[in-house]
Amino acid sequence: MTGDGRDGAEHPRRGRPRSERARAAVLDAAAELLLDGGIDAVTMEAIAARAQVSKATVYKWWPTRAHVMLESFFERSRGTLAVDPADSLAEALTKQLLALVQLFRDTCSGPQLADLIAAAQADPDIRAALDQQWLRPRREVALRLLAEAVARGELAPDTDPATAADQLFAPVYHRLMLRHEPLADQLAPTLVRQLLTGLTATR
Amino acid sequence: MTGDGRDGAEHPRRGRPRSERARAAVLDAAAELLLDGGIDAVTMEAIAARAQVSKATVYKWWPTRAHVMLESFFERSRGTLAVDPADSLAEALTKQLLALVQLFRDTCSGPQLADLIAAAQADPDIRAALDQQWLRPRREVALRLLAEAVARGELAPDTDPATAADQLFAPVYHRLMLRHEPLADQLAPTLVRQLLTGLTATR
Amino acid sequence: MTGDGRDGAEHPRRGRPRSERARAAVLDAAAELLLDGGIDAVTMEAIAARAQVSKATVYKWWPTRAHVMLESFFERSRGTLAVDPADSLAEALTKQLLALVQLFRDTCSGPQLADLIAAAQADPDIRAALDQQWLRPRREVALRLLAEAVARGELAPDTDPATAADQLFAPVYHRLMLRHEPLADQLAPTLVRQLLTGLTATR
Amino acid sequence: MTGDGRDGAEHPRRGRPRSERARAAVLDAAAELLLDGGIDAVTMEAIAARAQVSKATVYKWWPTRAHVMLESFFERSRGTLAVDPADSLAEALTKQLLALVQLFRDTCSGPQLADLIAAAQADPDIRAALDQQWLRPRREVALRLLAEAVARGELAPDTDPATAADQLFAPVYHRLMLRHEPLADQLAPTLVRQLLTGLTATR
DNA sequence: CTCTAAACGAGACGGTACGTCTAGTCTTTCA
DNA sequence: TGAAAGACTAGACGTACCGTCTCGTTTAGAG
Repeated sequence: MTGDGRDGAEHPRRGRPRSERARAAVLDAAAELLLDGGIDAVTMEAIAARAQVSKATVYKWWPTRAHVMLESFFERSRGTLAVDPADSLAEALTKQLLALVQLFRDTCSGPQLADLIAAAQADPDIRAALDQQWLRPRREVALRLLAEAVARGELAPDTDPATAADQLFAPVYHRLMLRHEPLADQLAPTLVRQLLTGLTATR
Repeated sequence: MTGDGRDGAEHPRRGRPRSERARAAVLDAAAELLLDGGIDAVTMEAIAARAQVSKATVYKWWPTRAHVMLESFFERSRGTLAVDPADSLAEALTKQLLALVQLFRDTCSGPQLADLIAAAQADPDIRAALDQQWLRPRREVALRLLAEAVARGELAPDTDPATAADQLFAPVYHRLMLRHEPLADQLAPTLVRQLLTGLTATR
Repeated sequence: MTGDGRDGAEHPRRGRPRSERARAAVLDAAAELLLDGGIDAVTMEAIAARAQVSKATVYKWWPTRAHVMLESFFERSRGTLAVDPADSLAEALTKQLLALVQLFRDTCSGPQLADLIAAAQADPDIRAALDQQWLRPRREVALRLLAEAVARGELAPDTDPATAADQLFAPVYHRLMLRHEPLADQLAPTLVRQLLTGLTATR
Repeated sequence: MTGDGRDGAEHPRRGRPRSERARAAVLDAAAELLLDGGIDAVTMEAIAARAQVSKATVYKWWPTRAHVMLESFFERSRGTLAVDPADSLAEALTKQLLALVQLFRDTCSGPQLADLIAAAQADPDIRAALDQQWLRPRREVALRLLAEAVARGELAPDTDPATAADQLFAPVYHRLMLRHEPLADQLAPTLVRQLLTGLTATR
């Protein structure tokens, strides 16, 4: 679906093999165009021209420009999801959030992802790809951490992990898309503290 | 900015007055097209055709299709922001959130807003209009409620109202845009309870 | 069909009127491209570029490049078919043939017509247009001259005018298309003399 | 030039021999495509697909699609040019013309040749091949017959054989290309009679 | 009632990108 | 080494929508 199709090389395959050079050039071109001129500059025409690749080749492997951007995005953000088992729940969640904040704020993955979420509004394929390949893996790490904490009695038994995960992560996406508040490092610990402790004052 | 320009009718104005029929037809056409065929169906060409209006007339009053959609959106969602002073903090927040959940889930304003946030990624005008005319008024209601609760000692003094507001509202927008979880009524009280009480188990 | 559609201006017409500049520029561009680079250089793309006209405008008025060439050809070769009634049959036929030889040999109408006849092999529209607007009017002049000569006893009563006309004119077209022999002025009187007198030696 | 290159098999040749199956399949495919869908359907792509042959193979042996059609045409129309020495001039010419009329009217060689003459307008290679391998041999038979008749005093000494040949043969090609008159058997004797006798009435 | 000004509909215009097609070339493996 | 498979560059195809423009028409208030 994302055009890589680099399946396990079952047979040596007949015919001329796919050009790795073309593939990489297209993905790079898409990322560069996005940074240079915004989403509207990322046209199939411009991608092909910048990558020195024929339009037909682009269309052969990626059905729409959004699919190019999807693969370009995943290529660049194969970030680690690893959790240090020595960390406390708060530490583990804070690390995940901080990594996300910094990825969105400091790399081209931020605008790329914002544009992909935008494109997902009109294209179910993109929504599905984002969900399966980006969102779900990250949510599942958080959901597992929260469920384990509930199981060992650290969190209240009536905790709704799905909602809790959104209360931690959605604000980061929200600020990426709307920019009503900055994406500061401090956001990560604050999100964790406020949700775990609660806002209600203790006397 | 949104093209209505129905300013205070200083003079009765010379010349033919603006056609209210045309204005309404354009806004309706935009909304209908969005529901019928998604954001990609909302082209200036299609709006003009469906509204039985000349393209020049559309361009005269709205610079881009996003501005048409903006005005169409605001026309339909002049929801109340009123807070009943008799309500507790939790009640007031829950009511606001529930209204938002139901607006997003049950009316055409949901997809409209999702598409506007998408369009905002490429158009600063739209981002600004959304911020000023939609997001900010709603945030300020919530921020005032939270600040007052801190002031009267109901909430912890180290509460960050901006982050707290995002922890309440961002999940709703997140589910609107990504659809990884449903927008259920139950979401509203859960968001409020978990944030105010905190997740940490009390022995 | 040929895109002129300059009907008798029944009503003053609504909307922006068709640009005569664009029409002329397209027809000129087509003729120039043909002379510069042959038929293969006459692409819709190149016509639009050379005429400084949008491709959509070209397609709006002419369905294929052959139709552009048709109109371009007719625009340039509204030659006279007039016959001087004082001329003898041989003189009249010779004048018509000589004009054709010189048109084919000395103007851009020669290659244009050759390409149009070529295009007619694949496109019935072009064949019909050529037949009605070019070939038939010229044939009818010759057929009338021949029929009148038969009627007044100048030509043999078993004369087949259709075949005779082809024996006069087809050689000119044949040399235009195949170039196995040159298109010399001398060809015109020779064709007339040989057909009228016959080749058979008189003792 | 036409890609057959089946030279006299001097040595047994090294390597895998050329596939006769591929050669025949390509020529057949070209002829079939022409009849099915007209000249525009005869693309290298379609020829290769229909012949179950790789595009590279087609390009290896024929430089353009016109060359494929040329060879396909010659393959099917190796008609005899033999002249019966017992025939009179008129009989010999009529037989040649009648064979041509029937070939054009009743076999697929008619449209094939029309398309080749069309293609010759844009491609000098095709023009040259047509001239040398088709047109010239046939013209030379006619020119020899005419020259011999002049030599033995049967035809007028001022006869121009080249023009006379065109007055006999060009009408047949003209009707093939333009279709303004049908290709009837009767055309052959009429052409000969009118040219040899002349149209002028004898008292 | 006429004049004037603005908004209106229709629709042609120069552009840009779309997604498809064919031409040819090139690089593999198979026979 | 030829054939087959198929990826590649190059560029024209015809379409859609963009935003602008030029018309003639309509609808008011001003004179």
